[in-house]
Formats: sequence, C-alpha cells, structure tokens
Amino acid sequence: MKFKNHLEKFIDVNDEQLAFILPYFKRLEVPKKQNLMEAGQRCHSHYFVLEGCLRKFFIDDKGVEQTTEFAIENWWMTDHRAFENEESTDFYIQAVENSVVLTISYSSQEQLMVEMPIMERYFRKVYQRAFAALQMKIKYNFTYSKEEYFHHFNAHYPAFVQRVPQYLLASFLGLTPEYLSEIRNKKRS
Amino acid sequence: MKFKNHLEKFIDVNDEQLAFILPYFKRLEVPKKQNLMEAGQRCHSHYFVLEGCLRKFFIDDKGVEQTTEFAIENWWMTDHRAFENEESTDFYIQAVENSVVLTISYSSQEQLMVEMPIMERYFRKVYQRAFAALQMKIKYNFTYSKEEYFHHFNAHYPAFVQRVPQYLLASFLGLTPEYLSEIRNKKRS
DNA sequence: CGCGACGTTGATTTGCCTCAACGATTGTGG
DNA sequence: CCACAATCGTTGAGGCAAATCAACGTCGCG
Repeated sequence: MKFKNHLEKFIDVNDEQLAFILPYFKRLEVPKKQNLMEAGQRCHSHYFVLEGCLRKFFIDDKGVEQTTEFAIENWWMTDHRAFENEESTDFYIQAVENSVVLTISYSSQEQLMVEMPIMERYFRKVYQRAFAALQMKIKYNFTYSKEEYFHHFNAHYPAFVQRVPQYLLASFLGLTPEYLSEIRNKKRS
Repeated sequence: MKFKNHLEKFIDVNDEQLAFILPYFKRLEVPKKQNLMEAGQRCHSHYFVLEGCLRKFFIDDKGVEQTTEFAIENWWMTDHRAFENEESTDFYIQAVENSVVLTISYSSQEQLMVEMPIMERYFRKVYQRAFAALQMKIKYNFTYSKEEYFHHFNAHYPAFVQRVPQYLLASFLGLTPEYLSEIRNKKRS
C-alpha cells in the first residue's frame, strides 16, 4: 500500500500500527479542476497526495491567480498558518489532475501524534524536511534571476515541467506566461 | 531560566527533565561580527539565540553578501539542508550584536529526541511553526512589490527595523540599500 | 465546426538595479 | 581630544529585467 511505503521512508511501522493509524484519515477522489479548499472558508484539512497533483493559489488584488505551491505524489499540502490556528484561509487548493488524496483534520492529526509517538516522529521529520526545502527555495530567489530560476527548475524537475500547463508553471515560478514563453524560445540562439 | 520559559511555550517540562535536557546543549558567547558558521565548512550545529541577534548570509557570484535570515531571542538558526545531511554549507552565520547562544549537534539533537519524546514534540512544533512562517513569507513575495513589502515589514516589526543596520535589512528584504533609502525618504510626498 | 483555453510574439512601460559621488557618523590611533 | 579613515546612508543619472497590453495562431473539446 502506497501510504505505508511512504511512512516507512521516515519511520518503522508494522501492520498493527498501520491499522490504528489509517482510520484517522479519509480517502478522497478529486476530479481535475475541482477545489478542495476555498478562500474565505475555515481550513479544516491537511491533504496528502496519493495520486495526481494539487496546486495552491490565491487571488491577488488585480484578480490574478498566483500559484504558490504544487503537491504531487507523497507530498502534504495545506495553508499551514490557517490550519494550525484553525482560522479561515485566503488560499484555494485545486486538483490539477484527477487525484486521490488522504485528508486529516487538525484535531485528528494532533490526537494521532499524542496517541502514536511514531507519528509525532513522522510529522517532525516531514516538517523538518519541508522547512529545509523552503529555505532552499528562498535562497534561490536571492541567487537566480527569473530566467536562471526557470532553467534551474527545468534541469532539476524536467518531468514536472512537462506535467503541468505552462501558465501554471509560470505563476509558480513568479513570472508571467509571456515572459516564460520568451525564455523558452530564446534557447535557440 | 530563559530556555525553560521558551520550552514551556511548547511542552510541559519539569526540573528533572530539564536537568536531563540541558547537557545536550553548549552555551556560547559570540561577540558582534564574529562568525559561528562559515561557507565551505561542515555544518555541525543548530543555534538557539538566548540573547542578541544572528544573521545568515551567503556570498553571491558578484561577491555581494545576501542576508537570507535573521534570528533574535528564542529563534533557532542553521543551514538546515546542510545540517540534516551533515554536509558542508554555503552560508555564513554571524552575530549582528554581542550574543549568547545554545548550540546542539545533529547527532545530539537526534539522540535527545529519541530519549525524550517531549523533545520530539517540541521540535515538531518548532519546525511546524517555522514552516508556516516561511510559507507566509513566500506568499508575501507574490503579494507585495519590494516597496510594499518594506512597508508591511516596517509596520509589523518596527522594533526590529530599528535594531539592525539598514544595509542588512535591505539585503534581507531583497533590495539594494540605495533603493531602500529611496523608499524610506519617499514617504514625505 | 466553433468557441474558449492556451501559447506566442512584439511594442511599450516600469520597478528596481548599477554605478558614481558625496555627506554623515563612528571609532580608532596618535 | 582631535584628525583621519572606514563604515553607513543618501542622491541622482542611466540602464536592464521583467511586466503590461494587445493581437494573433492553434489546439482540444463540446
């Protein structure tokens, strides 16, 4: 089972423990373009992607969707600020492809960690890794121009670049679709 | 004791537990301008600021110092990518003021979490909070122009803006000292 | 087949950087 | 306690990366 394989990358877990853990989660199938979370609502859930791809975006004051994050298989996603404070969010989470996710509520996640120390350990490692990844991303903002950032990203995650539409990728990289197009076609020179 | 007060914001800890925890850490006094970590070295330590202020920076390909992060009282700091993989870092960590810090090595931190589940919980919460904060920061990058970002930051952390020299603040905010100066003096119009 | 979503191209504009020069302030040695 | 240098902040001229705006081509889908 996929989720067990994922957990085992971080902790040792036997079938008995797994049977205890699973009921805390709910499995959800989300068709492409459907929203899992919407701005203005309470942020109830933390989502884990089993299959497919999600994106998180907000709508800026000019009415443009700004995609700040993608999640593919084996990644967690939510608006963490809102999730942890159980407040309302400014983000949308939307399926980029037909997807299958696990969801867990804040209180369930907290309770699970209390009852199962290995899950406390699991989430500690997940957050630690995610934090380190975000720090890297912030460093890239200082290091690269937008053009360089695209080339870097394209070199590291070529499969992902193929996988999502270009205008979403552009938004995620913090540039306009027009400029991304220009960059890509510049290569020929 | 300061560190105990800090821990108690996240977990319940009695004196006996504290006595067990403390030996894992080393106390260090760092005079202003001194480096705790240097690019090219192995990243051995995670630093917790008891007093004073640290900054983390790297040197870009033009030779300019880019400050990516500050840490004041009750914040942790290290190059997490390098720390977790016990690799060499590209960052410097330098005292902005005369400072007092606690340090812990990667292996000690891991061992502490194994031996004391409450510390696993503590670090889980710390990473979780830090991760949420970084996600906010990334959202700001999409939301604000550099000028707006400065005003936002200045409105939220006026004391901190006073506390550090302007050219470090400029670097941290991702703009040049010249442009920050221009922004600040524009207000009069 | 026609419409809407997506990608491209080019002209123009702008936010912010670069470079250079100049005050102000600080600290340091004589 | 004063000169002198170094560090830091300011100002302005000029330039560039990337955005904006508008128009058009293309493809997939109902």
